[in-house]
Amino acid sequence: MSTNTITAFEPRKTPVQARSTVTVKAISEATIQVLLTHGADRLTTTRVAGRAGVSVGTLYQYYPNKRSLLFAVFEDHLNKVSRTVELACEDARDKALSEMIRQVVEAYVDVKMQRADISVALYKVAPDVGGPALVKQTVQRLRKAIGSMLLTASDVKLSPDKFAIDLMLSAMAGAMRSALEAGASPAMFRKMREHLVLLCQSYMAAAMAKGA
Amino acid sequence: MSTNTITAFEPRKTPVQARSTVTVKAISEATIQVLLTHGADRLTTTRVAGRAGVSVGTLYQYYPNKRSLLFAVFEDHLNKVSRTVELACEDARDKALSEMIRQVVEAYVDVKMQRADISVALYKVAPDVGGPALVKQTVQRLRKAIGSMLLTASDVKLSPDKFAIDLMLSAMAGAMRSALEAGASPAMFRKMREHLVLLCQSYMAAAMAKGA
DNA sequence: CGATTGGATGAAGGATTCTTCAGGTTTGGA
DNA sequence: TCCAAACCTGAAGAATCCTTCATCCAATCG
Repeated sequence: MSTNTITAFEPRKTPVQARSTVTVKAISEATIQVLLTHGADRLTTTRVAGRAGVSVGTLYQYYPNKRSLLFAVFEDHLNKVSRTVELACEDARDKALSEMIRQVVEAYVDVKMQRADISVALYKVAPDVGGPALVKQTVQRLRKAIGSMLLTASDVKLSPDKFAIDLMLSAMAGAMRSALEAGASPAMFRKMREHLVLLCQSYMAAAMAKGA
Repeated sequence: MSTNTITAFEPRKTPVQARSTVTVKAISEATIQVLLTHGADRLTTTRVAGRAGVSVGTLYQYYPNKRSLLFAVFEDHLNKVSRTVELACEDARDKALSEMIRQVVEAYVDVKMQRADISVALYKVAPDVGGPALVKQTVQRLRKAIGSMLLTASDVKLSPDKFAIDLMLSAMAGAMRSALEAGASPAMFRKMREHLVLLCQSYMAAAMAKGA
């Protein structure tokens, strides 16, 4: 089960005093720093602890193992992405289909770009950190938000296909990943964004037409 | 450079006698076997050698390091994919745009499915094995094949946009990856295939119209 | 039939890193 | 003030693997 995959990374202890709250946050941020400056292979528990200004022992008091460090970072990142897209969905309610798609796609592209460095770093470690399980959760969340948004479309009245939404999401993610990993330039990204909107719009239109 | 990334994995010695040719092939196949049965983390050089029926020393005579084992497998896989898609492109020359896209997409989906197990296993190790570099090569190769095919389209006469082709490829790859990692059922894949054709067709049509 | 090159062996070296835990320090409430 | 709980420390244990190299076997050639 995906739940199992995830519980293995859950925190060991929850901070009680203010002191440890600070510590935990420091560790979490140190993880990102080390990930970005040293890369995934040179990410050791000792190094993270050092950067956080605590000892390894302390780290292990809150994180059960090394992978849980990355897992936490991954989780945060995906949450941020989810929240952003969900907001876009809220905002696009009752608009026309193509406008909805535009907002969602642009929101997604923009969040990923904002944290392009983290995104790229996470692509590398995802497989070792229960990435697929987390991604699955995220997709469910987004599917729900998008599906519910689509129901309010002003121009089309069709039950949106779960399958189509998933396909759109994975296609979008794939395209972004490719661009991010290639280190595309800002200009490139602007073009990407436009084209991705086009891609999703034309597909969704076609998919909904087909479903009818 | 990506070339550098790749040269670090190049073979150490090339087989001369028939004996060693057999050995190298055995090692390469053992790598796949171990990868599929034990998983990437439990893939050790000793284990691969054992499964191949040779000693570790022999393995290191032909492969400079552990990662080069996976690299070789990855390279083979991508070559197979490339060849298959290239053939589809040849076959689709002079046809209508939508038919071209159909053939390419279906060819891609089908090869990946044929080796679904290997595909999934490789997703996991790709980052540690110079995956991005290899993928970049593959994309170039496919972009060329597809671009040249599009020039012969019977219904549209437009210079195909490099950018659009890349986007289509990465979207396609993303969708496939997602489905493969989720362990989708055969029925699911048939639907995927259909929809992916639709997605690519509608996007390419839109992109080419826009370019004009 | 030597000699030379190719091929194979596998114990041992070497390097890393994760993770624990026994013991010291700080905090906050009674 | 005093104590129990919360926190922190970091040396050392323990487990893995990768990779080498000195040495021996097999094949090919003149």
